[in-house]
Amino acid sequence: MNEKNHENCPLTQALLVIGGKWKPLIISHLQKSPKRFGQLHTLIPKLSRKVLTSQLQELTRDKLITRHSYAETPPRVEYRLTEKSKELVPIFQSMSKWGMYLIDKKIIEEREDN
Amino acid sequence: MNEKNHENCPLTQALLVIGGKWKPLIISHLQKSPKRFGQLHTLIPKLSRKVLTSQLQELTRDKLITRHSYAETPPRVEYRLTEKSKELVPIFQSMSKWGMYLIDKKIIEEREDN
DNA sequence: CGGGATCCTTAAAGATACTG
DNA sequence: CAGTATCTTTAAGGATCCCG
Repeated sequence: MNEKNHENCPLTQALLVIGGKWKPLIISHLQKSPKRFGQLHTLIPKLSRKVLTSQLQELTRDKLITRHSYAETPPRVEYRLTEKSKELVPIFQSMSKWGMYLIDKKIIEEREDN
Repeated sequence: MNEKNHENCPLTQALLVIGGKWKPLIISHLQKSPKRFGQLHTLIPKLSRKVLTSQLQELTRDKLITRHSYAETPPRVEYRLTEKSKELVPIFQSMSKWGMYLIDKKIIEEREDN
């Protein structure tokens, strides 16, 4: 890590972009194929439409996903990963694998996240 | 009980534990050697003492760090990683490496973090 | 030195209604 | 369908003082 200037710490920078509690989940859901807004909402029901919108906008702004809007009726909007965010997929897979231990050990159990 | 199957998603579980925006940073700083409360506060000055306290308590509760208190005057308290959280270190290193591209490309630039 | 206990200020998230 | 707009509520975080 960079102990001199935390503003230049790459991990801090990365966390600014993917540190949101939903973003890794969104990215991993997009890994296999593009998804529509409603699909993502179904996949992550605890994520409200409003928050999903903001997270997608931030990810788009930061070039981690691209937004593809099709002029159909009803409208269709797809989100897909960029090359750069695809590099994150194995990282989240490792995290996911690590997370299995939490389930086994029931570390979480009753916690109210929400 | 309830069958919210996303609760069984290992990535979701992992994010519950390390998804806080400071926790990966704290864990990375502890990777080489144990650190004292004050050291961590110096290393991450933007993290207030109160929030640092809460983050350390949560990490301790979730068995990602251990707290070692020495009966000295002035008191000394050290935090160190557990075996399980040491497995996270390479993951955060990958994230850190990935984060360098953000700095290069100046993706972040002006953003109201704080 | 390493916290805990309060109080207080905002930023984030929820609920609901509406639109191209 | 995929969002906006607006209002309300919650909770994260800061400031301050205290204590073993």
